[in-house]
Amino acid sequence: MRIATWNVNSITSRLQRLLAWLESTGTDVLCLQELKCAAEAFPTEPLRELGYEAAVNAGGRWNGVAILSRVGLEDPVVGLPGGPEYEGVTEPRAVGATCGGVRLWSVYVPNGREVDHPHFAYKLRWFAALRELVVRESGERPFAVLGDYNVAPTDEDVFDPAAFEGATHVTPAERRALAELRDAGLADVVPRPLKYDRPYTYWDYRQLAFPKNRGMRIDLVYGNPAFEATVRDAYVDREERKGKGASDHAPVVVDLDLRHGTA
DNA sequence: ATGACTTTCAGAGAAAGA
Repeated sequence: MRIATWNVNSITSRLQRLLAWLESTGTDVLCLQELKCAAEAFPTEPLRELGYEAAVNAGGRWNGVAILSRVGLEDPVVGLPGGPEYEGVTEPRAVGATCGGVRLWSVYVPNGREVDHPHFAYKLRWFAALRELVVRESGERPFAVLGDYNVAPTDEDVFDPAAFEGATHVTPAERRALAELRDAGLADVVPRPLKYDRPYTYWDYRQLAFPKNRGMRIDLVYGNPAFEATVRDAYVDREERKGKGASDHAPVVVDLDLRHGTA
């Protein structure tokens, strides 16, 4: 079974690329982030024509997540249980479902903006609620949280640590939040980069960041031991970052062999 | 060969992204 996570930066702008990518890669389950569409604008029909069901958490101009599946989609949960509000609003940043026997969550962790901004404290509260979810839901069956974590786990995961001094995405507090997910039993499934030495997943649109490979690894796959045991390969599909009309994030693809896992 | 921000809502340009 092939699963993936991709921040598409607007599903309506990316729809033709998305449909083509699903067909060319044969992906069975795709976790999406940054839909940037109203719930009623989600492209349910074209996806259904390709054979995908969808669990969607969308709410307008910003954020928005979904799980697409052509191997079944059961027990959907819309929203992060116990998740915090920002300025009185519960934003659409999480959706869960069981697909092909694997319990999955698609998450879009708050950006944080600046370390002294209220959005940063919100980001840490959001991670705390995510950890609680992991403690409750991760058991014996394969379980994974995929998405845009907006944190680079180590200095190796950014093109130049000096460029991020004082910035979000690299602070000890954010990295501690990832460590707490690992303490809760999840492991970072690090993908192959396909080119260059590091598996970046995001490159800024500006200043030739992609051709210069000035990237970050912030789209992550965190899985429990039963999930890890099924992983046969993982890579960043950087080809999808190329050309006109690309998202600023590339998909992270994970191939699972559910017959040979320990689950 | 990859390409110089992009997207949304709104109807200009701010906000958000990271």
